[in-house]
Amino acid sequence: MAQGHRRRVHDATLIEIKQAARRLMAEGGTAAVSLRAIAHEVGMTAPGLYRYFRDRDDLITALLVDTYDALAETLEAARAAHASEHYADQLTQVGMAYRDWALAHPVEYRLILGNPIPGYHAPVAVTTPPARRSLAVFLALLHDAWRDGELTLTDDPAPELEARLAAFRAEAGLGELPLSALQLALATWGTLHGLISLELFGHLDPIIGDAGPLYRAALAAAVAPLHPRR
Amino acid sequence: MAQGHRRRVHDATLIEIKQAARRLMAEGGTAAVSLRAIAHEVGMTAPGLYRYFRDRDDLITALLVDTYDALAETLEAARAAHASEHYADQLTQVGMAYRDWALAHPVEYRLILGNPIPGYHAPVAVTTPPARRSLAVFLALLHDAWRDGELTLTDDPAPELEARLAAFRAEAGLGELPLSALQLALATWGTLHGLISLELFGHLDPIIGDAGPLYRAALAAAVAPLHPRR
DNA sequence: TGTACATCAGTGAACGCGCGTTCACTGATGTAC
DNA sequence: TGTACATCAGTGAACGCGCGTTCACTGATGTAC
Repeated sequence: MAQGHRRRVHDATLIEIKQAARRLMAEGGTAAVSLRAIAHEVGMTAPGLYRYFRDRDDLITALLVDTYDALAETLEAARAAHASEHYADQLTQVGMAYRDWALAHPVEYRLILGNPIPGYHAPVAVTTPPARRSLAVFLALLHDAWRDGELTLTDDPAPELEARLAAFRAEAGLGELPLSALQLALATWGTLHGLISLELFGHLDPIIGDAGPLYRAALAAAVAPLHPRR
Repeated sequence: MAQGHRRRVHDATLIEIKQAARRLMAEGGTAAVSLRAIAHEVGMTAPGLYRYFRDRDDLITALLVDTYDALAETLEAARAAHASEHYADQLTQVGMAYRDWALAHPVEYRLILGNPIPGYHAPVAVTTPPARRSLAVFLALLHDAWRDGELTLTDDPAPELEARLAAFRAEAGLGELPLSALQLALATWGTLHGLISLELFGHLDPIIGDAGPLYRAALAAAVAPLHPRR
């Protein structure tokens, strides 16, 4: 109990530190994430942070992992909230949740999918699993739709990709899901990410203002193979 | 002549400075672009640079504009080199040139389409026109194909986008090009940019290795409305 | 329950570093008579 | 063609700043007897 109390205080402070870092990031971009600024935000001095993180990279890694997880949990929740609807509707909801999360957390979105932080090198072993969770939501959805005979695929996968896609399918535990479904998932991810990325960096606003309708239209096209059979 | 000589030396040094900046960027990312590092690379001291640029932002703006222009010129050249082929092939070539340029100049691609440089604010009036040139290549291609009856559009544009697309069409001098063609161009841009962006930031490599086949397949799908009538 | 000890959070000073920018300056180059 | 002057490129020292990290330390908190 007493020993546990110390640990609990430690864990609470650690969470507080990460929250402060996220707050600074939201205000001033990833460049604002400095140990000194975070310490000041939390109400301590910079060296005190070394009780919680080995060094700056360690702190950034923690932020990365948390962010990957937060995005994935949002997507999982979006699907779960519409689990009784058609797969096409589920995918639409997940796709919209993806953009909504990105718009609500622009700096965090950039942190995980944009330029790397200068001087920071991610320990891929730690970073990759949570990074996969978001893609896994899309893949699981396609897998379930295929299992239930609700996925209509017209094209074959690109021949040069077959071996790689098969390896990834096995690694991701996707059974016999057609490889063209995997390719479709990756291409769709590319489209959604591309539009969001253009939007976040201000490239679409001067052209069409709100990028929402364009995104919705692209998402609708991506969802087509899942439309319920007539 | 004498006066002109001084100006010519000045201009040559200015070009040399920008080249040095680009070299440093290629080696160490945008974070490596500091006045001191550039000056050292060129063989002078940092204050000397103020003879060529008002301040750091001014230098970055110059790099941005040069980079936008270089990309646009590459795309224009790619189309020109295949001007006698079908529009579908032209678009394929331009799309491939887009990715090839990005892979050959990853840091410059990030500079114009990725995270903004910390603390830098672009003067949009200077920056927007060259930024539009690349998109204009795609739009001009679609416009010419439509004019020649080689563009088959199935969908209507998203209703919420019509007004914006019409305004942009007028601004871009695209005549009566169907609005759904504009929407198609933007969505295609999103897809290509999205895949390139995922590739450059290392998100695709652990999944499928070389992202080329995936990109080519996505590009082939985007080119479909331009396929020559049978 | 009381006391000696170990653990741990956090401090404050200091390290060396690189940053953009200013300032007064030197010396070379071109201009005007 | 020769000379006085103005222009301009570039220097070197200095400004104040913030950075990550180390170190020896203080004081509070929990542990063991």
